[in-house]
Amino acid sequence: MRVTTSFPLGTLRDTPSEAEIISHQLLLRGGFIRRVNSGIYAYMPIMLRVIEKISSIIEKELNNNGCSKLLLPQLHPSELWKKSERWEGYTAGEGIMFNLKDRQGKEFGLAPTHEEVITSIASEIINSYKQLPLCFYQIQTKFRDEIRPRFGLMRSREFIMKDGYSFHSSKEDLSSFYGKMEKAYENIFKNCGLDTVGVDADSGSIGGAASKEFMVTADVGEDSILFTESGSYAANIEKAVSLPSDEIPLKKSKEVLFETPNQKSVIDVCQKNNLDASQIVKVVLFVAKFENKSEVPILTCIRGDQHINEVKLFNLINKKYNSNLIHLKILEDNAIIEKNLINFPLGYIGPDINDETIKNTSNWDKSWIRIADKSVSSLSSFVSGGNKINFHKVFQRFSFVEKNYLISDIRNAKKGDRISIESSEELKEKRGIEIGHIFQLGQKYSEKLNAKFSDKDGQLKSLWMGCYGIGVTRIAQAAIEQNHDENGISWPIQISPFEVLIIPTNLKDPNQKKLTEEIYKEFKSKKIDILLDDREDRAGVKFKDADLIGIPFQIIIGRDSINKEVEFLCRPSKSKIKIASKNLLEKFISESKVMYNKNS
RNA sequence: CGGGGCGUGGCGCAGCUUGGUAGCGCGGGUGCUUUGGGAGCACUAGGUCGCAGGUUCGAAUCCUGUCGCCCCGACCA
Repeated sequence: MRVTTSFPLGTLRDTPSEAEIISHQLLLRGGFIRRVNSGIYAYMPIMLRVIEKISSIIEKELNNNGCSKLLLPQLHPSELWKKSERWEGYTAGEGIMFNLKDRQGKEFGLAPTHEEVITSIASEIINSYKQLPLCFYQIQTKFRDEIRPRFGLMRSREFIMKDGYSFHSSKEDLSSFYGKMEKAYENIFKNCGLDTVGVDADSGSIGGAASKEFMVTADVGEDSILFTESGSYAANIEKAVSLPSDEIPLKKSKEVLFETPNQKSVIDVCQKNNLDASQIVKVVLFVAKFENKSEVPILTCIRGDQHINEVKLFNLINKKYNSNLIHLKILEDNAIIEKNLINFPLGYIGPDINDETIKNTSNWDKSWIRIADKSVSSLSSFVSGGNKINFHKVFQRFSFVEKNYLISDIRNAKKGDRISIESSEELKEKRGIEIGHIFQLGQKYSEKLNAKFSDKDGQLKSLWMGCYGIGVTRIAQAAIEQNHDENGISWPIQISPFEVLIIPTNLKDPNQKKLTEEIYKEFKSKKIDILLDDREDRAGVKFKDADLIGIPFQIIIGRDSINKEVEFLCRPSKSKIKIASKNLLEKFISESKVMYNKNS
């Protein structure tokens, strides 16, 4: 490809002000993407080449694992999503799905994911266990109406994703296939030249049993990962389980109310009364909204030095109820409190608050759902709210079980926690960018969409399913986050838009021009991915652009071309050698081979 | 959803407080010079200052509304 005739670069000298993180800035400055709207980007030719390289790495690995590529529609009829009971949650509830009506008034959604469509199709073509297992995948644009799109392609409203769905005749077969996919994912990310870690993850609204996320570690990552140094444990904070630190025993023996004027927070109460946060039971209130429109008040208790994990809480409540939980919101709005509750001193609530606090006129359920974190159930005495404004209370031998509390793990694990009673290993924390996620869905979707097959015993059974996603455009940006320097991007060669860039420093010199053409032709004839910067610009301009767009090898053609000599530069190591042009191709082949092998 | 900020040529910004009809750097075009790390000189094109009202003789500037975008928060009784 030639820059002047077929491959315009479109680099920017100044960083557009909208970009905050380095990978986003470099994507814009390098002319890889152009913003069309909030969270909506055009992928320019140079970006598309990166996307295509990542895609083909994925395809190769998945095809080797017996998966078949197809392409599904992006416009989904609402009925399909109503069958899986996700329509309400994805539109009115979370609102993540763009939805629209056609001229007949029929409702559609723009697909954020494809479980419904693929399951309904699979059920039509799969009749017998003899056809299983099967795995279909596609690489396609997904749509998600994110609350706050940000960081360029990291969280955009339109993005390219590889999504795959597997079908099995048994739980065991699903589980073994899932293991194979885990391995395939590790290969894919390694083949993209990325450092990733696999972590246990929450399966979220997709649902299902086991789930694992693949993370590129980076300070700008939106997820927190907790792990042990030895690698024995790694999990997303949403999912991570640990032992909280030991509490400091409370030395008070009388059950008394005491005054705590204007001390609404744990910190205030501790500071003014010489208490430790672990001696306090914090009461946090939520309102749960269900798909059947019912609203239920939730009362949760947790040790004062710990934090509620809303994902765990959400999943727990969801499991307990027949109707789907759509939304869980912290109760802090005074208008809502006044409308639904009576005599309710927010900030001074104790675990013994009774159900009479819920007004008869409220449309809420008339009793609190009480959930206590394991961290409080063992406390023999503690301080909590006195159910009276400006008062807290010392509790003695309070029984959460007797008060109808469900005791469960609803706590955020945090760094420094021990992972188990047997182990002294402590959790460390890092930020991560999620680039892949695999799930064992089980029969959740096949049951709802009536996707059955005949098993060996002649019985109709629901298909077992797995689902596997990779953020293709996100990989591209995460790769930059992991591979850049002060001059620009330094692509891993596997996903670089080109393998090598030729930079003639002065095309008016006939010697240079001739040599440039010779080398370009030679490389092209060997099917090497090569870009020729044939602009009649000054050398400095081309050097700057070359470093910015990050192609791993540069061939610099300059004054020495009279002696048939050029310079060969390696972008990541910045090493530069002078070499006779007749040896150049051989040198490139051996050096690029080293680079491919090093990265994968 | 809450809070903050910003909309002025392709990009980065100034001008707004104190109204007088738009400017700087980069980029684009042409010419000459230059030619190994974002060149110099000269000439040149390009903006109804987000949009809609209002105040005024006069609005980028003041007022009202509206739209859009960016950033932060979602740590908590």
